[in-house]
Amino acid sequence: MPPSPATPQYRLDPTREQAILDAIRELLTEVGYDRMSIDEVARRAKASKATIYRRWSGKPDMVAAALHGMITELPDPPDTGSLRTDMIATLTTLCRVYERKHPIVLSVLSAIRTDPTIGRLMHDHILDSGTAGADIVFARAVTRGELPALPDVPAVVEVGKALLWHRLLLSGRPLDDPWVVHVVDDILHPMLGLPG
Amino acid sequence: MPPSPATPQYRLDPTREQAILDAIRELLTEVGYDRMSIDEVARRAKASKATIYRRWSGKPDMVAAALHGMITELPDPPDTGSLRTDMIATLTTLCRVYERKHPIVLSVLSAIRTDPTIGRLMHDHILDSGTAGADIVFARAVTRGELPALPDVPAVVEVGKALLWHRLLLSGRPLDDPWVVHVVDDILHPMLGLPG
DNA sequence: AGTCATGTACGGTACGGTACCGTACACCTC
DNA sequence: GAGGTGTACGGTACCGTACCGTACATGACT
Repeated sequence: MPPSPATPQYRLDPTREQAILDAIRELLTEVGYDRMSIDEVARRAKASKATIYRRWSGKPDMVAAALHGMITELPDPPDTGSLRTDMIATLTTLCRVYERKHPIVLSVLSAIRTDPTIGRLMHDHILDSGTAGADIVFARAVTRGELPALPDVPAVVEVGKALLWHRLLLSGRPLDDPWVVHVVDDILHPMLGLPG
Repeated sequence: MPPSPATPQYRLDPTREQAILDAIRELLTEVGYDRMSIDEVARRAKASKATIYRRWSGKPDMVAAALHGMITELPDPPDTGSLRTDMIATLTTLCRVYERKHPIVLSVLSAIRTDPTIGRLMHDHILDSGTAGADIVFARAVTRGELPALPDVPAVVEVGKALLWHRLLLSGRPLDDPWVVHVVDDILHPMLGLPG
C-alpha cells in the first residue's frame, strides 16, 4: 500500500494545460486575439477541443488564463557607476522585456473593447512590471551626489513607459541603443535638471 | 462638332461612396477591424455588396480608403498670455482630437500585423497631425522672454504625444483637465528648465 | 424639341466555399 | 465503471461572385 496519501487521483493533466496555454500565447503573438481560433490552439497543443473546453468556458477565459504567468520579475538594476549609465542600462533591459511582450499587448489591446476583463489583466500582469528599479537607480544617484534630492520618480517613470510604448506600438521604429541614449540625454536628463 | 473627344464616362456616384466610407469608419469604431464584415458595411450604407466590390478589391483596400479623409487640420493655438496656459490649451485641444481618433487607432493597430499598408496610412493620416502648433507656442514664449532660447521642440513633442497615447491606449484613464495640468507642471515644465 | 435605344450603376438575392464555435458521443486508460 | 480524451457533427457567420430587374443619364434619331 502506498504510504503517501496523495493518491494521484488523476486530475486534469497539468502538462496538457501548460501546452495549451503555451499554444494560446503563441497564437496571440502570431495572429492576434480575434484571429486566434480554438481549433488552431487545439492543433498546436496536440489536444482536442473537448480537452480545452473542459478547462475553460471560452476564448476570453482562456486568454485570461494565458495572461497569468506572464509576470516578469526584473532583477534590481546593477550599479554601473553613474546615473546616466544606470538609466541607459535599466531602459535597455526594459526594452527587451517590452519587445517580448509587444505582440501580445498589441493583440490584446484591441480585445479590450470586447472584453474589459482582459484589459484589467493586461494592466496587472503585463504593463505594470519592471518599473520598480527606478527608485533604486535614483536613490543611488542621490547618495552619489549626482542629484540634489530625489526627483519626482513616478513622473519620470510615466515618461519612460510612455516613450517606450509609443515607440513600440505607434512609431513602428525599433527600440535600439541610439534611441535609448537619445531618451536619456535629450529627455530624461533635462527633466531631472541635469545638463542635456 | 464636339471638340472634346466625347468623354461621356458616367462616374460612380460619389454620394454612395461617401456613405460606404462612413459606414466603414462607423464599424471600425464600434467593433474593430477584424470584426467588421462587408455584409454589415453594405447594410449600414444601404448599398449592395456588389456596389462596394465594384470600388475596392477587399477589406484592406476599403479601410485604407476610409483612413483617407481623416486628416484633421488644427488651427494655430491661440495666444493665452503665458507659456503655461498656451501649453495647457494646446494639449487640451490635442486631447479632444485624439479621443475622437482613439477607437479607430485601436482598431487599426491590431491590423498592422496583417496588413502593413494600413500601418503606414495610420501614421500618415492619423498620428502625425496636430503637432505643428508646438513651434508657434515655444517661439512665442521666447519672444515673451519666458524661455532663454528655443527648446528641443521635437523632443518635447515626442514626450507629449507619447504621454497622450499611453494614457489613452494603455492606462485606461481619461484625458481630463487635471491630468493635462499634471503633464504640463510636473513633466514639460521641468523638461524646459522651468520651475515645476 | 421630343422620342427612344443604349449603357451603366444601383439594390437585392442567392450561391459555393471556407472557417469557426461549442457539443454529443464513443473510446480508452486507469 | 468513472473520468479524461479524441472525433465527428450541426449550426453559424462570413467572403467574394454572379445574376436579376430597375433607374437614370447619355446621345442619336426623328
